[in-house]
Amino acid sequence: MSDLLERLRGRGWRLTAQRRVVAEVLDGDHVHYTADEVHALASARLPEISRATVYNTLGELVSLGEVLEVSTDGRAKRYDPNAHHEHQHLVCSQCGTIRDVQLQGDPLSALPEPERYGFQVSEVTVTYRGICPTCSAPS
Amino acid sequence: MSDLLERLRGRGWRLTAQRRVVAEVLDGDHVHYTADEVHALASARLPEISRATVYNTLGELVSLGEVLEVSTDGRAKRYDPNAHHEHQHLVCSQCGTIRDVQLQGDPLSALPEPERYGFQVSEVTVTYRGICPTCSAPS
DNA sequence: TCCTACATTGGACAATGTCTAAGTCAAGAA
DNA sequence: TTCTTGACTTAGACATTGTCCAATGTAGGA
Repeated sequence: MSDLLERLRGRGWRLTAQRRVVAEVLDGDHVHYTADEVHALASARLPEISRATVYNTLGELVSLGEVLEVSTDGRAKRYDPNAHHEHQHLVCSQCGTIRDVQLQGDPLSALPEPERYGFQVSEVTVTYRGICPTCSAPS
Repeated sequence: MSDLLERLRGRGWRLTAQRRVVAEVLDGDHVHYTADEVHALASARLPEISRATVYNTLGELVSLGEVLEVSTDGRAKRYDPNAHHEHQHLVCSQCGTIRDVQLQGDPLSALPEPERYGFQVSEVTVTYRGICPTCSAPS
């Protein structure tokens, strides 16, 4: 993740304690926190950090292409640091757990020409839903 | 759409002017209104209809499986009356227009077993994004 | 026609996100 | 090192979308 910070500094990003903490919170695999969760986790390390800064920083990371915004449920957006490997998402309908998944083939090829209505299609999002092993385990 | 109302009445739905108007607003192809848009359109025919009733009615239609909830942008949910034909969505990144599209093949088959993390996968949502003919037309 | 359980209403409240004005600070300049 | 300045952060007001509740109204069966 320090790679990320160095890279952004090279792009003119001013390196502040707040941004460092937000970047640290977003480090890891299968990480998909809401802005509120990021704020809570960041506050644990830097109590004065404000909600506005978390929103600003997340927005910048998204604009810079370093973090993806994911809307799986129409509630709060989630932030996914796995921005450099093409992937889709698998969501547990019960507990909301999200896994990053790699598909076979290009989902774009499933959309026939006559179904494109003249659009220049450039992006596909696929979301799988089901019950995760923990939620389907006998209580 | 009166089919729909009759069907629901058979299921014990009380038929009120408000519900009739909401159902009428949702009649048509490629219809994907937000709750607010439904409220505005319904108000044009029945000025006293309240926001709460629109939300209630939409929620009931979704529970009854007669309308689908679509979250394409992390903003307001949209309501899709095309609930009886399997389909996915194609969204204009610029103006937000949405088309219903039919895919070739089952998108579930693109998710390999090892990528399922032990989930019982039961549902797939695919959203294509691009520029619609109107938005890509020379100004 | 009358009853009553279900539906509707308006407004308060909640969750999520955006904006602004004032204060603070990172990092280049001297 | 210290200074300077424009970018960053902050608190809190505000906006949007959605939910809840108590009071009132009404569809449809008796």
